[in-house]
Amino acid sequence: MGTQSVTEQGDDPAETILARIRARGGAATIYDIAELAEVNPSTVSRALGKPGRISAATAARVHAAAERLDFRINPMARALQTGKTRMLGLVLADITNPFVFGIVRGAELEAAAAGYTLVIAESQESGENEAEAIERLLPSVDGLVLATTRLGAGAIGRLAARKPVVLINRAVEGVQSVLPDVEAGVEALMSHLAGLGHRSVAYLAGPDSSWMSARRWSSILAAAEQRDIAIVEIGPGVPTIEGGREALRRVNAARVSAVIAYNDLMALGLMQEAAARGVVVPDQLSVAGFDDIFGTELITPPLTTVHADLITAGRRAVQELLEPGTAVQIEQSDDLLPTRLIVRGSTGTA
Amino acid sequence: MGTQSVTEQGDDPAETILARIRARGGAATIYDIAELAEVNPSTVSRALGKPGRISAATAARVHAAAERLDFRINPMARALQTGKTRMLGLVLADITNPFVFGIVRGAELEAAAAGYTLVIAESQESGENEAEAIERLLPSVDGLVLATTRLGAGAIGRLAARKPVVLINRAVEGVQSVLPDVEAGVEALMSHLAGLGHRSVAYLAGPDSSWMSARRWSSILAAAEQRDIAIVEIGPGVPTIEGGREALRRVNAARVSAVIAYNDLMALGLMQEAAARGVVVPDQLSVAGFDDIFGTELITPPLTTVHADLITAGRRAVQELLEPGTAVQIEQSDDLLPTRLIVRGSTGTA
DNA sequence: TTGTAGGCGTTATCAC
DNA sequence: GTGATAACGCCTACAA
Repeated sequence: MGTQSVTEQGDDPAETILARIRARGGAATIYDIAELAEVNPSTVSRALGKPGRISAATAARVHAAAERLDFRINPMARALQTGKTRMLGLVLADITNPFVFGIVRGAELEAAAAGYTLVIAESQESGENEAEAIERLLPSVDGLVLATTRLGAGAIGRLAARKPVVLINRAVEGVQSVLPDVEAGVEALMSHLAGLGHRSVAYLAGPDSSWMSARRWSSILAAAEQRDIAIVEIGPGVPTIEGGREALRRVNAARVSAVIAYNDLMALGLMQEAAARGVVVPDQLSVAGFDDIFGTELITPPLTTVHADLITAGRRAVQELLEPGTAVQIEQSDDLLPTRLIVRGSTGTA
Repeated sequence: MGTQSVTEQGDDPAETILARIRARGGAATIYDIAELAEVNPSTVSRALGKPGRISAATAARVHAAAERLDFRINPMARALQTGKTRMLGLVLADITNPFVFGIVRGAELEAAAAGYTLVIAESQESGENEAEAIERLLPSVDGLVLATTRLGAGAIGRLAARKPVVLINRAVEGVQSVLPDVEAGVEALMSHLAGLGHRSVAYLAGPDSSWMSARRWSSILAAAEQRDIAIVEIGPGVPTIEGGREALRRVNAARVSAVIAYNDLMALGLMQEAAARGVVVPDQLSVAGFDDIFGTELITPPLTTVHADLITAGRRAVQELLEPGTAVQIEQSDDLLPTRLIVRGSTGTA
């Protein structure tokens, strides 16, 4: 009878279950699937979770039922049991700095590919905000990428003891990090400048709390010594366009023929202010930066800069979080991210 | 005795519990607190969760114990029970487009202020990727902000039926959205151009799937008609610098004295290509864009554009998600985000 | 290969 | 005002 009356309502067990799911206003669970596939919930969990651990026939039934009920696993329930949230945190000092775009994209790409979700927090360049943001998302993530962190080495170390941490553009003893090959980039830049006849150069430093600014400075200092070029450090300064603009006066006062800014944003600001004050770049002053961000090709003359592959940096950081051993420990100089000099119009003969 | 021997070890109950927590390699739970404060776990939950519902003395003991054990609530456990994850999703077409910076910052700011965590996904301008990304993070979030979505109205509607959704720069019947006041911006821009004597203008369109591109075009068309200015639409084009560069030839062929690009990125590309081909902006061609992104002041001449307050857009979208009623329904023309014309050097007399 | 049972950390619903 | 107890949805020994 039942098989004959095709018009009969409510006979489809799947429909019955779906109705119940809708009624409780939620999503399908493994219990619903178990009921429809006529197996135990634990069997469903296994069929969905591990490949070969279940008979092909049962697995097929389970998958069909899951499909039918439009099942999505509840990440919270899974996380509660396993302790793994499949989420990764990315902490940035300043989201509006074009420098971070590449990092975000690379990290998101790699995270998504591995089935992880990326959560983002911004510290607005404040160490306090950063600590707060980290505390806030620490319980929800399996690991953390700190790009341009303003935290001290101690705080970073303690953090790394709690959860996997990977640093970008920062090295701390015992903590994984993704670093560009600063040496190589600086070498290329300095010989470029030397080749143009510059004998007196200034380095426009970033914030005091920036590890990378110090790193670049020490590298530049060494390269200058080696070439017998006069070098001065100016700063510290805010790592923004505004920071660059404000520094022009001191750069001029230093009477150098070329200036290397901590980052492209500062270099850009420097050039804008130079243009505003009638200082011709590169005729009267050569300017170079770091990172090769968006905008370096827009300005006139376009900016000479040391390119860093930020997308790869983001990818690597996430890879390292997911399977430790891929990235690089402090000062293990191979495996640094390649860096290359992009010569554009902002540098010229002295 | 016990009270006398101050040197006695392991007598501090807090220490004992802390040791046990460390031993199991996890974090403190409300059970640990309950034990230390000598109350029931449910009391701990209440003391921590709701304000007045507990006696002051008990609450104090609980808080002290929580502090002592460095307790952080487990968001997964809470979410499992409440169904609320306190996470919000932000889906973007292209993270590297400076257009999104403001949105991300605004959204993150507002989310953090409300104790929410922001998770980010990028679709790389592909509707398929976008759908996939949304499926991936839907179970983990309480709501979704879609900025520059490439999804169809149907898909968006179905999505909004499952979870709270707020759109930025896109309107769909029955779905909340945050929209700029396109009319006002276009009016200002067109009268600016008319005042400069332009009688023939081109609109360089964005992608076909971009709602906002169509919106801007219809607004421009109306404003041009009203002023008896000749207007042509060129496109569709890719909404990037490259897309702008590629369009120059068609813009020239149209013999217009001014071009309005769908967004600043395309305007920037147009100008770069113009410079490369010896077309002088604004003498031979006036160029204007939309959004006022990073970089518009860098290029020479700086770009005239219709500024949109993207940070506020991001904030509003999140506010609306958190407490519906704040933002604006389709075509409810008040409550649009104010927009204003920024006149710079890329527009001049015809 | 599959079922049973217990637990992950929290909140909610009852009692008292 | 506080305590006991049962979910929330999933995973995982252990047993069968």
